[in-house]
Amino acid sequence: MPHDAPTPCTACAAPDTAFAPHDHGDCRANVLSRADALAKSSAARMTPVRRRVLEILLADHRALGAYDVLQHLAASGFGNQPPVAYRALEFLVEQGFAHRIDRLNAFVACMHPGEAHAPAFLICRTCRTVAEAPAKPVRAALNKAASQLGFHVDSSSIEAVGLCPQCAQAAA
Amino acid sequence: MPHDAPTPCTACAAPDTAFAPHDHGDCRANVLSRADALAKSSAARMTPVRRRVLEILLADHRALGAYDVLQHLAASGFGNQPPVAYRALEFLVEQGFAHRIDRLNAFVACMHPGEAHAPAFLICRTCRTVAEAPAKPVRAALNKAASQLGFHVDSSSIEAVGLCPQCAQAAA
DNA sequence: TTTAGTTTGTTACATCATAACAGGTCAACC
DNA sequence: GGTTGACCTGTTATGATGTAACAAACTAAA
Repeated sequence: MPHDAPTPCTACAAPDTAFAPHDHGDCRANVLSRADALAKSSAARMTPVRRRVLEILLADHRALGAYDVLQHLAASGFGNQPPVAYRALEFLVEQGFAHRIDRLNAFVACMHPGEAHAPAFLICRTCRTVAEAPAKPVRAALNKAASQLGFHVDSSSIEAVGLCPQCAQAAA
Repeated sequence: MPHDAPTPCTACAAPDTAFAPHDHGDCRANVLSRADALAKSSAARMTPVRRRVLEILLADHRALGAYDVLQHLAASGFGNQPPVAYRALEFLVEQGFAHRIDRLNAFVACMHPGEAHAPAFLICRTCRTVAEAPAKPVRAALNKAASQLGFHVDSSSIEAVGLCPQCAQAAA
């Protein structure tokens, strides 16, 4: 479980996260091909629009609004009405190839497709980079707090805004 | 620190949370008067619109969208354009008298005004009641996970959707 | 009582999201 | 091979959420 250990993610070219300098071309290609493989092995159909949306999200480690995605899609010759983007995004989220960031009303490519995880999101307020952080202990604490009130958690969003290492250094 | 101990909140008529049966008239009056007092002691001006919005939110332990609030406001003789509601809500959030629930694009009255806290929110998917849960250990875990990636957290949203005790029992 | 800051109301618009339907594509089955 | 049913894409139209900008009213302080 790469997300719950301090070891580098075995499947991703990046040493650990969006914040670490890395060859992003590799990173993108790697995630894309894993998503392709996963879609193939399940019944999910990775159609041209959907794949293109994933590519668009993978351009960098930032979250994009549905309308940003739509603009890129239209530029690639696909339909330019909102449902086109929303449906592709919905598919990617369902398949675990992308995540929705509630705080930003935006979407980010998942860096760990196929690894059944529910990460916390770290959103840099300066460069807007979004990273996924291991959230197992966080969720454990949340579930405990909830159960003390008799509440059963089905799903939870954990999103932090702050400064990434690069921007913190730049600010200092 | 009532939010971080299992003891009942000393300042609220409710034994512990939105989920526990309680005299909601007392609960509402109590919170409202505490907010009044806090506003008086700071420079914050609890104007009629703002106070009315807080009353509207305190109607029950549910989150209301800005446009829902606006409808109630208009019915009370205040302006019925969106900025009226949004500005009052912004004020209440700034003062710590209300919280925004990102997941719902909605607002809920704070049950613990003046108690400097950053709770986790527990949202019942059936009755839509929202409760505040102590989040100190949750935030500690989140900050730890973030700092392992070199990320500094400024603020975070922790929101869980699930079943409250009453609805869980009703479902069984 | 002037004055400067704040608050409210309004218009107009920006942004985010979905319902509903028509037409196209794909795969499975006879 | 053609038919069928499921799914996917594109479109129109509309709904839901949120904000910029300015004018008028109010408040507090000099």
